[in-house]
Order: sequence, then C-alpha cells, then structure tokens
Amino acid sequence: MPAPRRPTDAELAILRVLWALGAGTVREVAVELRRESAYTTVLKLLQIMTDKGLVRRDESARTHVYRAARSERATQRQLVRDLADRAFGGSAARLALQALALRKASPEELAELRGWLAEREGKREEAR
Amino acid sequence: MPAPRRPTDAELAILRVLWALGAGTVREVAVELRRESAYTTVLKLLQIMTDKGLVRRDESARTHVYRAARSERATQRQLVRDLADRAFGGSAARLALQALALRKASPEELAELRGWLAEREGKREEAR
DNA sequence: ACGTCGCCACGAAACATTTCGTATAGTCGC
DNA sequence: GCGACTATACGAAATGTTTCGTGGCGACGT
Repeated sequence: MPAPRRPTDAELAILRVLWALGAGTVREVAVELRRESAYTTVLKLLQIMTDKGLVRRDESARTHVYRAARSERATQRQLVRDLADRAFGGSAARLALQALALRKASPEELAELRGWLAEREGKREEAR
Repeated sequence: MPAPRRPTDAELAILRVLWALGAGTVREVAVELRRESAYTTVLKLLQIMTDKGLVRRDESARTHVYRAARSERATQRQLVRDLADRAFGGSAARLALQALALRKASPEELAELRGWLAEREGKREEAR
C-alpha cells in the first residue's frame, strides 16, 4: 500500500479535477470532463481507482463523494521521480534543466528557483 | 511525422540502450536488457517501434541494425512537455521546481543549474 | 401507488502493451 | 549437402486501459 501504481492518463485527468474541487461526486467530475468522457466511464474509472487506492469514497450518502487519496504534490513527486528514472538516468536535476529549457519561466518561478539555489548554497557553506 | 506517440515504458527502455550504443542489433540490445526481456520480446518491440517510427532499421545486412529515430534530447523534451501538461497544468517551470525539491542533485548538476540561472539573469539585464 | 429520474454495480467490448513460442530461412564449417 | 547456429517474422496469450450499455434500486413528485 505504500506504493500505489503510477496513475494512468485517464486516472490523472480525474485526479486533477478532484484536486481542484477538493472532493466531488461522479456527476461533478463528469461535468468537468464532459468533452472527454461519458458519465459511466467516469464512474467506472472512479470505482477502479477506489480499488487501486488512488481515491477514497464516502458512501454515507446515497450519492458517493470521492477524494484523491494522495495530495497533488505527492503525486507530482512520484511522477517526476518516475520520469527521472525512466528517461533521465535517475537524475531529477537533469530533468529540471530540460524542463527549464522548454519554456520561459515566470518571474515568480525564477524567484523560487533562485531561492532554492541560494538555500542550497547556504548548506554547502555550512558543511565546510 | 511530427507527432510520434509517447514511447511506452518498454519502448523507452530500449531507446535508452540505443542512445547509449549509438546503434545496435536485436541481440546487442537484448544483452543489455538480459535480466528483463527475452530475445524475441526485444525483437518484437523493435519491429513495433519501427512501424511506429520510433526507430529506424538498416536491413542491408542480414542482421538488422537499429537506431533511435529521435535524439535522446528531443524525446526527453517531449516527455517533459507531456508530463507538464498532464500533471502540472502545462507549467514546465513548476515541474522543474518539483524535480529540484527531490534534492538529489549532484554538484555538477547544481553547477549547470547555476549557469542556466546566471545566463537567464544576463538576459534580463540586457532586456532593460 | 406509479412513473420518472438519477445513481451505482457489473459485464463486456475495443484497444494497447508486453510477453514469448514456433515457424522459416540464411550462413558457416565440415 | 548436412547439421548447428543465428536471424527475422508471425501469431497469440496474458495483462492493462478505456470505453460505454444495461439492469436494478431507491428517491421524489404527483
């Protein structure tokens, strides 16, 4: 149970909706994905995802309410680590560099990046 | 053929070997993946990948020689963009920050990152 | 009470991925 | 030519993913 498998594409699309809503019924999720999937498709996916442990289901009411079992952040971490392993020889830093080379970062994002690097530098100094 | 589909896990494992070798026969690739896949599995995958346009096959000799159709770099770009779209709302910069938060960067990688950021700063100055 | 509607469960089709066995044929040494 | 070895091609099973239809059940209005 500590290692739920990597979410598939369709599962991830549903998780995105749940993260945005906080929680939601099948219909609410289906409405958000209307262009992509029929109601029963979303229902089936959510049932499968419940079995897999990707979402949790509150069955106290007749209309069930679903929540993502893991945070968006934790899932992103898992996906990044997975991609780093599969395509970047395990180096998340190399992955990061490729990502940065892709598009222009916003000033806020650049500031975060500088902050991270500065903190990292601080640690190196301390270590002396 | 601007849009070959995202390589699957098994396909990516083979591409990694081909990028490392430059080019290789089925047997050479299979040897690298010995623990994971039987010879005919690798052969089948390479045949499928040829159809998909992921690799190119030189059939001039009896023993065919395969090459990755796209560079490692270009494929990484595609995968990063894909993951950014699927899990980071399209923001490659946020993906990069998550990758860095994994804290597994080596000194060399940190240096690269500093270099990138410095260059970036330079551009901002120039733009004034 | 009855019809209608929304909801969930289930099954199954359609498709993709991954695996490997078997068939077939070229090549080399003898 | 014959046998051993290696190569590709092909088929098909096993598994995973995604799709949706149908059926049954309860709630609600009239």
